[in-house]
Amino acid sequence: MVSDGIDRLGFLIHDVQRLMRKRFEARASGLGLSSAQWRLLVRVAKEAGVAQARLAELLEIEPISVSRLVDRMEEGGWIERRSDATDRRVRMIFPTEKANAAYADVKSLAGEVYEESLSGVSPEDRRVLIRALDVIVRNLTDGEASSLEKIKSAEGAAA
Amino acid sequence: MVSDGIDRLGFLIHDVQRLMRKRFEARASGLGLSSAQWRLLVRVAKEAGVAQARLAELLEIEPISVSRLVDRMEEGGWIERRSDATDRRVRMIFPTEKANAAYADVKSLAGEVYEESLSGVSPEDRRVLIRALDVIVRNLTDGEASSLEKIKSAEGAAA
DNA sequence: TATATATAATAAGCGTGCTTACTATTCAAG
DNA sequence: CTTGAATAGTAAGCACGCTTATTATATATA
Repeated sequence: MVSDGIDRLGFLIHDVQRLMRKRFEARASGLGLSSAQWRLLVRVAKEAGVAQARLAELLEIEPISVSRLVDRMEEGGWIERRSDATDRRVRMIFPTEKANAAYADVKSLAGEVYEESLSGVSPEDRRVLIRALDVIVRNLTDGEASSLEKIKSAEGAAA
Repeated sequence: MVSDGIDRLGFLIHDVQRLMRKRFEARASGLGLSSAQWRLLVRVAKEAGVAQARLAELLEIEPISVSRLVDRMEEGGWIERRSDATDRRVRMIFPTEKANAAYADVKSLAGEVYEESLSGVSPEDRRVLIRALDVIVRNLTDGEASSLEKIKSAEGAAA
């Protein structure tokens, strides 16, 4: 077990996440978009008018985190809050023109970062990597515990 | 390319890191050790008396981040700062008895989280996963740029 | 209708990372 | 010895996640 380097899994994942975020933000810094803001923007671009509570579900972060992220993105001119006429508790989130204009650029920029990251990794190994990461997300997502036994609840996961 | 799910790599890594940290911290919450503190403690346990600047190098975070992490860990009774007699700028970091006592426990706890994460992933796929993550770290670590071409500088990386 | 519960968003405050700027100390050069 | 550069650590303030608590609004029930 240990000789596989599994005992370094947490450290490795942590490092990869940090390095990829850093690289992405270095590239996107000219735009003023952080990676967290980019993740939110992807959702808003796909579903204009989405409520903050729904964004919290989609991004799997807490509503308060969405609230403050949206604050900064509104200041940055990336998104716009509008009230829902039928439920005044709700704030609907819309991308601005600026966001729509930047979308394709940032998407290809993200693709570049992925390609740089995976330089030297074969297509087969890439597939294994993605599949393994998907499994880990499923293993850790559902009902908290999960133990070491069967984890059958692999329903909606493929984005 | 896109059909491989490579375009989801950043989101996947982000999710995995977040979920693993969350799971670890839920388990270790009784001890009062966060995952960042755990990472630092591993280094200090291996090299008692290490300077903060060296820890910043090892953990690949900024010295100021080490400073405040050490603040909280000192408050928590995990480590101890001592002055270096030969260089009064340096603070040497030592694990406390409490830290030494908890070390083995938290290590096996981390192992449990890794096993839960990898449930359903074959030994071969685990090896591929670890190897791919190692490559990504190397690709993103050295001299910033790296472009899409050759990345030959794969020197010291295996911990 | 009146009250109780649930939901959407936010406020306050903390942990962990960052950048920029500062102090204290060491070391190299003159 | 004195000046100046380099190094170790910290301070202040920001981004993005969290928990806990609060406000406003909707909805269900007595």
